[in-house]
Amino acid sequence: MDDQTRMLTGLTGLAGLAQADVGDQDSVRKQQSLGQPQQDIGDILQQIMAITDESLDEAQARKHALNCHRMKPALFSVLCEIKEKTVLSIRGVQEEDPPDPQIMRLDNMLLAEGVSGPEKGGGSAAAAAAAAAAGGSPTDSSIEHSDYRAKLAQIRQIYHSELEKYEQACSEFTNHVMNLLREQSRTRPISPKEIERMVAIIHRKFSSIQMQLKQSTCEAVMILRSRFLDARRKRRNFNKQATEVLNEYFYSHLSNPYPSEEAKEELAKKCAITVSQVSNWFGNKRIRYKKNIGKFQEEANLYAVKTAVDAANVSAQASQANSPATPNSGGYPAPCYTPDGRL
DNA sequence: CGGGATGATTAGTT
DNA sequence: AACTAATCATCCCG
Repeated sequence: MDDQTRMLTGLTGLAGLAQADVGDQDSVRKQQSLGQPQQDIGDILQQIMAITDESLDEAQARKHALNCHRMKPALFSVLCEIKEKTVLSIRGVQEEDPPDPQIMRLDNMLLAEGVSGPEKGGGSAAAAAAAAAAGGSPTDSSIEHSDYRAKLAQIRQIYHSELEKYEQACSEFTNHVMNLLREQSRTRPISPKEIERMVAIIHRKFSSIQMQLKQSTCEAVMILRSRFLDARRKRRNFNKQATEVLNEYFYSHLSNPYPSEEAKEELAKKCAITVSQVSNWFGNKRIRYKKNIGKFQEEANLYAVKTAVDAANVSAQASQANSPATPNSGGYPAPCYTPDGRL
């Protein structure tokens, strides 16, 4: 505010100077008669120095007098016109305001993440969808999920309060500048159009600040996401029954442990996991089995027995050549199956 | 707590 | 697109 008043008094002072030049016949005559450039400069300097000694009341009086001058409106409009033609025409060229693709991307992400969207529902729904996509079973994810939601809500709250602060600051500043320009338009050629443009410039500046806020919010959300929703970080072992089903399939197809797409789907359904989890499991199992067959020997025997028993139970009548464990002519060595191993 | 087990991810291959 | 091999990050048991 100090700047503003200082600026205004300074300007009105200059206005007063101008008026003094026009109105004071004595000084005009003095300048004409002396004709010395040095005298002129000295005179002007004298007047400038005098401005600082003027009281505010004097200055206001001069300002008022200037405003009431009959030539003022005409002069003002002419000056505005000239200014429009020169300075503003250059600035006017870069007036286009294309929707920044980056800010659009950020907006979309914040919306998708539930940070900038409607209050509660969107966020949790998105998070739940993400959790489900990550493959977590719906029961065990709830605890960490609530933690995640709390953190997300925190980010969201910070985001909104910051945004509000920015918006308030922006409108406050805009108002301030508009008032200032309106005030100055009494003494300087400032057209409403120029004020409008100035407002646009301010908004652009503030939106770039907003973009920074959005960017950092996005970053925070991404970190939170990777911290909480990265499936690796909340890995749960499959339950015993699921592992059993998978192992059963694996060891009964040891010669070719590559389940078809349908088989994977079937296994996934049986184990209450996703198809890609089945694929992961088989990938891991194959490589780990191959790497250290000895270590898996016991397990292999166990499941070989199990499947053998199952096969015997299921096809009791046509049992001889139909055991699934028998076709073993491929990549993986057969388990060292010992029929007498503890049953 | 340390280390093996294990589910997920990733780079590279076929 | 599916697979291998290596690796990561976590689980979990002694």
